[in-house]
Amino acid sequence: MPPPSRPGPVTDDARDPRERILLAAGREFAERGYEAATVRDICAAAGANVAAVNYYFGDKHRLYIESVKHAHEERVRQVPWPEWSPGTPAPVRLRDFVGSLLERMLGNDQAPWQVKLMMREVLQPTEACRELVEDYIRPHFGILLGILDELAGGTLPPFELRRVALSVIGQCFHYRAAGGVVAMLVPPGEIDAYHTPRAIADHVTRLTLAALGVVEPLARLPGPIVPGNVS
Amino acid sequence: MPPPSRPGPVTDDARDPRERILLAAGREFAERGYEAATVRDICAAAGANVAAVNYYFGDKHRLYIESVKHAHEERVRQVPWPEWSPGTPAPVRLRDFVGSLLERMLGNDQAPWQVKLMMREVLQPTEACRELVEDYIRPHFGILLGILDELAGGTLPPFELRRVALSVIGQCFHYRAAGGVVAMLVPPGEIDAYHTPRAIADHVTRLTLAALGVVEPLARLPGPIVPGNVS
DNA sequence: AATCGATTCAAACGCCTGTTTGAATCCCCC
DNA sequence: GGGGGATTCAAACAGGCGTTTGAATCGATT
Repeated sequence: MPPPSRPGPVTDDARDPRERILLAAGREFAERGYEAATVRDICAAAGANVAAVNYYFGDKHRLYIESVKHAHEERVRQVPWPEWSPGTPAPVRLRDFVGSLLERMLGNDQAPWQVKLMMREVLQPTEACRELVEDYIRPHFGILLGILDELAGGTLPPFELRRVALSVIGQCFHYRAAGGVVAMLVPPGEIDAYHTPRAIADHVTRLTLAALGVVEPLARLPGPIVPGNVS
Repeated sequence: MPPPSRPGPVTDDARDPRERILLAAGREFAERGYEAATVRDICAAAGANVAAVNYYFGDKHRLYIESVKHAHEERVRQVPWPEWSPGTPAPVRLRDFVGSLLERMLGNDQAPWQVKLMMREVLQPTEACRELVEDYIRPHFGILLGILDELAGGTLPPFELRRVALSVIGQCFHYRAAGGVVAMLVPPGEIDAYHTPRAIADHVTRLTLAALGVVEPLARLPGPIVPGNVS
């Protein structure tokens, strides 16, 4: 009579009710948010009875946690991180990293619901977030730090490396989180021409490499380069 | 009997019930989101009767729209944008702009609820968002474009200027929107030392100026600067 | 003091929410 | 082929939601 806590790796068949509910819940939570999504709608979309949620997951909140985990696992499977052969130059690895990050965030054509769901967690962390950070975000943050350290020739202190890494991620993140506003700000048509995932990846990579002095600056200026601070 | 549509500029006294509700609603919507915030809680916080919302604003949704507008107007009043005397150099203006943006987003010590509310609109645009963009974001986006154009000496095409501007904003935006994750990623204590609004402003400004070739790169590298592309 | 519209209030109205129930049904195993 | 746990189901539950109501109260005007 009591629900099974976790019946191990269930059949990958989508006809498994638990899996179907998990999928429908992810979509619904991603689109509407935790509060606005209703158990009834989720179950209707999954073709299951309302009681199924409480039977398989206990309550709505635990269903949410499970669906976040499920979504992030699935998304990693969909778009795996790049792997490089030993001799790959750091600039190429940076470009691959940024491209992969953007492709995962923006999708090939439109945003997958898994990303929307994870984005909600990042923007307003709940208890599902810390796990997400430790398992998923921190390792890849470390990879980025390694690339940047090599690009800087080991001349930057760790705290500044982290700031540069956050700058790189921030530029990508912005397009996903504030994409609606970006679309309002730039002229119509420019998005498809100059703000595609590929184009943004090239831009972010080039800007970062230029800032580090690996490639020449974006602008060729008449005046001399000043060495000191601004103020 | 029917509620007054908008009784003009009401008394600035906070004892005005309409103003009190608007304030309490902003706080509640910012903290919990539209769905989770309840009319009852808002009215309790405002010291008003539940019926007051419908009396003054018609329904919950229109109260939300009004509270978003109200919040953004108040926030602009709190932290006005910098104004520069005619001769101010572009690098200084960039630093001021970024600093002002970050201060407005992150607050002096903690995030004001007005920003949280506007952030919700940006992340998941509703009808209140377009107005926000046109009245508030686009003009300042234009100012940033002007600064960057001057820094680049007019050598960058408009679409690339916009991308650089979005990179600048993205780096700042990231700290507000994903601040919770940033705090988990960097070692404890580093936030207070190297990720304060001032420190981030310096970092973003320096990185941008370096990328444009206005100041020297962040890292002094042994190897030569390659001119070409990465791929 | 009487009047009348504007405002406030307690109470109630439907409706929808997450959750529970207990019986019906399925499906595997002995 | 029947026993029995696992699963499904329709129905109902209690509680909270946004909103409405109609009377009470206020406050300025005549």
